[in-house]
Order: sequence, then C-alpha cells, then structure tokens
Amino acid sequence: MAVKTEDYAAVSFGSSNGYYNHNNPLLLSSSSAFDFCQVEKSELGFMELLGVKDYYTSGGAALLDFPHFSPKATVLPSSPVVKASCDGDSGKECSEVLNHQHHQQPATPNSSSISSASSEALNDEHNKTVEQGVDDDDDEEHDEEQQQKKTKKQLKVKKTKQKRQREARFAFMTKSEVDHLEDGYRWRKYGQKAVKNSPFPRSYYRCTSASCNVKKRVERSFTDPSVVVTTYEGQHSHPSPVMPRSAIAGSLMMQPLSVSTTNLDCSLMPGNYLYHQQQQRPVNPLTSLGFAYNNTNNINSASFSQDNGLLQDILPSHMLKEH
DNA sequence: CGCCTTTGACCCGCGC
DNA sequence: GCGCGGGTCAAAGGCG
Repeated sequence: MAVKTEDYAAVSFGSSNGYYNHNNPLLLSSSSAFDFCQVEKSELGFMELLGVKDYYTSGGAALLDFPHFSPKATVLPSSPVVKASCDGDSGKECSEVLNHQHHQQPATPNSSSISSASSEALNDEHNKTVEQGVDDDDDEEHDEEQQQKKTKKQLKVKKTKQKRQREARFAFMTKSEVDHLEDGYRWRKYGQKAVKNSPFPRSYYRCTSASCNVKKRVERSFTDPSVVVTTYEGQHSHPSPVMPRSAIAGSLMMQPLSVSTTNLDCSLMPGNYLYHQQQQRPVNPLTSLGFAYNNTNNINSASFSQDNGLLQDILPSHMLKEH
C-alpha cells in the first residue's frame, strides 16, 4: 500500500531492552498510522528525527524536551531509535518526511489549514442551527429533514476525513501507570474502542480548545501492559493552557541538571509544544518530563534530593550521585 | 451548571 | 454484497 510521505510522519522509538522489535506486529499495527510504515532501525536519535540538535541520552534512556509527561511516565528511550520509512521506499527516511511536512505545512498558529478547518466547523455549526430552527410538524418534511441531516452529516464526515489524512501523526511509547498522560493540554474524550487482539481499549481524545483540531489516541500495549502508546494527530493552534508558575520556578531549581537545548525547530514538534517553553521559560528537559510541572505531586527541591522518583528510571545511578 | 466520560449507534474503507 | 475493524457522533449520566 502506498502512502504519501506528506501524509504521515510516524515516529516511534524503542529501546535496547526489548521494547522495540523489528518484527513487532504491535508496533506496526496498533496504530493505523503505522499500518503502512516499514519500521527500520536507525542510528538517528529521536530528537534528531524531530529536528532537535541538542539532546541528552544516557544509559538507554533519553531526557526528551517534550510536553509535560506525567511524573509516572517514563519516555521509552532513544537508542536505538526507529525511523519510519513510508511508501515502501526504504530510501526515504523519516527526517525527510518531517522536513517535507515542514515545508508543506508551516506550523504557525494561524496556518491556513487550521483556519480553514475552524471555518468549516463553524459553517457546519451554522447549518445545524439553521436546520434545527425549522420546526415543522409535517411528517414527510420531517423525514426529508432527517434525510438532509443524514446527507450533510455524511458530507461532513467526508470533509473531515479528507482533512484528517493531511494531518501529521506522531506516536510515542511511554512507560506509564496511567493511560492518559498529562501533556500540558486539555483533552476531551470522545470515544473508546476495543482493539482487536488486545484486552486494552483505545481511547480517542480531542483538544478542548475551540479552534484547535488536534486529536490523540491512547492505547496500552498488549505485549507489555506497562507501555502506553500515544498517537498525536495535528498541531495545536494555541499555547499550552496548563503552565503553572511552579513549573517555571521548578525549572530554575533543576538547572544543575539541565542541558542546553538550542536550535529547536518547534514546527516539527507534535502539538507545537515548545511554543510556551520558548516564550516563558528556559528549556529544560526535566521540567518537560513533568518533574517540576505537576505540582500535585509536590516535587520540589527537597523531595527531589531525597527521592528521585522517575529519575531513577531514567537516569543511571552514577548521574544521580553527581548531584 | 459546566465539563467530562461513557457507550451504543453509525459511517466508511477495505478485503474477501 | 457482506462482514469486519477503525473512527466518530451524540445522548445520557457523573462529578466537582
């Protein structure tokens, strides 16, 4: 099956400890974005695939400058990272796909694709209210109305589907106790489906922001129930609504462990998640992983020094001792 | 009351 | 044409 390279930018990453398997059917079939993708091992780092020059890996784990994963989530690591080669043409690397997509769809908050999507949605809403405004007791006309509604609904579905195919998708595997990871955005669940050959259902979420068309799917790996596969689709047209001040303070406290992260190409990131980071605070991979972000976990400098929490999962012990 | 989840129904694409 | 699986809708209900 042929897939246009601009349609999908599927990125997955696995680990040296068995999460990635070249022949793993889960990785290829659990998300429809991967149905068409041939996954290959690559020497590229995950952040590199996304256009990030500086990143930090250690001991098979990576500190990704990524949306605020909940502290209970471990981002499954960087190396070896997989690249998705689409279109059955093994010569095409994922980085090319991403760049291609970047050129085609500049991820400015007011990109044409986003504004057209929202205007279409508005038009649909308008049509709906116009239809509902016609209150007729005649059964025949009522049936006709129902028919029209049905037809328009179908058209709407078709339109959204056409649009959907152009959205880039990014899939991530995280080791997490909770299915729905905190990533700094607000989501509304709009569906849940059983996944074939899996005891775990797949959940469908949509960004609650009015004009934002970003969706994500969350499912648990049936081969390893501790692994959650999250697939983002689309790009946020707004900054993250969840950015408490404690995150900023926390990022400063964490600075001894921070690494420089420069030359970031935000447009390549799922959900444009670096938007607020560049605007509001220094980039810090640790805060991005949620250490300083989620104040419900009361992670502060004191508790940090005593209990490293997720850091123990991510950082090798010798690194923790250094601080 | 607003926001969110749940869940059955529905639509669509695809393979046989 | 039919069945299956993926994705979405929307009414109903829960919760703070």
